[in-house]
Amino acid sequence: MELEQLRQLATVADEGTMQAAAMRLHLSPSALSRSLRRLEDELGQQLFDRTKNSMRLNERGRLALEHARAILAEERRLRDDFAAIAKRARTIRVASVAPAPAWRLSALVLAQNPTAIVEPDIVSPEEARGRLLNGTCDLAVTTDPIALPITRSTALLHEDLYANVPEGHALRDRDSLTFGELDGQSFLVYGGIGYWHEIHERMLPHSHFVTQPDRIVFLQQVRTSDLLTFTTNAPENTSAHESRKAIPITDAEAHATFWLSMRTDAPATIQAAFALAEAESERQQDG
Amino acid sequence: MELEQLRQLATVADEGTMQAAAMRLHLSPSALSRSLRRLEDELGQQLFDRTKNSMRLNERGRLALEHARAILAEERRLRDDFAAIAKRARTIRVASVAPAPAWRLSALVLAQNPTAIVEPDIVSPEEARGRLLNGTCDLAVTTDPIALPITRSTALLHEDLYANVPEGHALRDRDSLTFGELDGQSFLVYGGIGYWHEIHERMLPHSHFVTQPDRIVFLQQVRTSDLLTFTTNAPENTSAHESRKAIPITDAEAHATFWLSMRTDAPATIQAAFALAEAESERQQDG
DNA sequence: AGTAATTACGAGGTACGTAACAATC
DNA sequence: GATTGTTACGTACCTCGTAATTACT
Repeated sequence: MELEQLRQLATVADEGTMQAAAMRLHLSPSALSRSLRRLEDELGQQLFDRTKNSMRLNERGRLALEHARAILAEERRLRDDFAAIAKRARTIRVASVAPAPAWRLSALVLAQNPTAIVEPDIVSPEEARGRLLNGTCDLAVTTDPIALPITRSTALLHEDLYANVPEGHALRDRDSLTFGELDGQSFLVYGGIGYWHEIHERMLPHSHFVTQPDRIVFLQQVRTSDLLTFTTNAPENTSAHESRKAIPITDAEAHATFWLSMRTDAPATIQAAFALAEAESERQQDG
Repeated sequence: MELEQLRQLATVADEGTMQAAAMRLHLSPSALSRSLRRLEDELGQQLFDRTKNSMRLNERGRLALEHARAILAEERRLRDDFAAIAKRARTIRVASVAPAPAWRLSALVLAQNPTAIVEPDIVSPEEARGRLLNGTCDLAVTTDPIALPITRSTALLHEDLYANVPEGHALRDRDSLTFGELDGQSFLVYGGIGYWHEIHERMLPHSHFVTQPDRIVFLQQVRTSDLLTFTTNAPENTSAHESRKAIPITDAEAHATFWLSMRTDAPATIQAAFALAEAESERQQDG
């Protein structure tokens, strides 16, 4: 008895006719007919009532079908479990306080292994640290190294915040700005920026923020809106636009170094990803 | 994925080593090794931690094994169900008021189909009739025909009761006997005689009966005991013994005709068995 | 040395598709 | 006449066993 035969039984039961079942199974009717007959021979019982050009499940066929469905359902669970394991093995779960360093990490990993999946989650620093320690993420990105006996950290990305000023705006011809000068202005901001959101709230207490949670929609709005926005020097950040001018913000709070951290007992794939970031960081320092 | 591969997985898990498993599976180690590797390839995951000359299930292997066992258990249930169905199809359940007619029927059926199984049950006439009507038996044997629209009956066997007298017994030289003459004597009787038990009780109210429920033991006891016993002219009755003399009993109650009855809606195999008895009965009448 | 797992290679078996057939709607 | 299920036949593929290889105990 073979799983394929049970699948054929179930398919014939579903389709009602052998030709339709053969079609769905990518099989010739003759092959399907013989295969089902082999199953009947092995069980010692007819499973179908046949006329010369039709067939229908009989009592015993329905009993066999019941068992077959149970077996196939269990097989499906087995396959699903292993599909999930395979996906999990290719997935690097990243808890990051900001999106740009996750994008950077994703770029580094994908360049070396295009089948990998980087799954970022923008969270608070405490949450990032917590997830790394309790194993619900593989790598954490925070604004400070996580210095513990069971962790290692490396600098991943230096990000500088710019005010993104539209044409005709009063601040358009400035070469630099401070949060103090920007406070009170209205801003269009992308929602999933984590750490930077805290900075905005703290440094621009009198400003109003129009928040767009969808990155794609946000980028479209940047083109048409005449509100101030923010952008950064992160290479994956595409919010720059020719109609806008990016003016550096000079406050210390407008600059952040994001650190990548992993557990020293991480599996090889995670260690490899961390090593990529580490090597890149060293290359940056040398250059 | 094939059921055989899951069976191999389970066997390797049970045996611990591949060579032992291959032995049990009647397979060469090389074939088993390749087959399991194919399974691993299909699932995209190693199921075993291997060194060059050893292997052991790993975490994922144990998960797969769990599913495999569930699948194989369900397959076992499927096979068991169909084995039971196959056995049932070859089985003729007979509810008979006496053993000899069941033996006769069994002989008739087996002569024509050696794979058949006749499953006799000695019951009361009411029970035999009831079972035939409610479908818990296929054929009924009673001392009278069951004359209903949905039944047919045929004579199966005429049985005559004999007193089986040991050497040296006072009645040894008689040519015939009556129940009246036998009443008060002690008898060794076989337990599973159904109808005849009623006759004994009724016709020999003052006799004592030593009852042996096991047929084999009874036949051995007949040889050594000097108690009176009964025997009949049924051809399958082997309780005759050279040291004993079978003396016919002349009362009408010592003669019985057993009738075989079936339902007219019985399946073909049952109809065939009934027809055998019917043909035999007609042959007896002609001869 | 002995055992256990794995690869190379040739051979046998098995299930496939094509084609022809039979019978029903 | 179109559709459905079943056999006949030749072929391609696939898995097996034997034998050789490697490494561990």
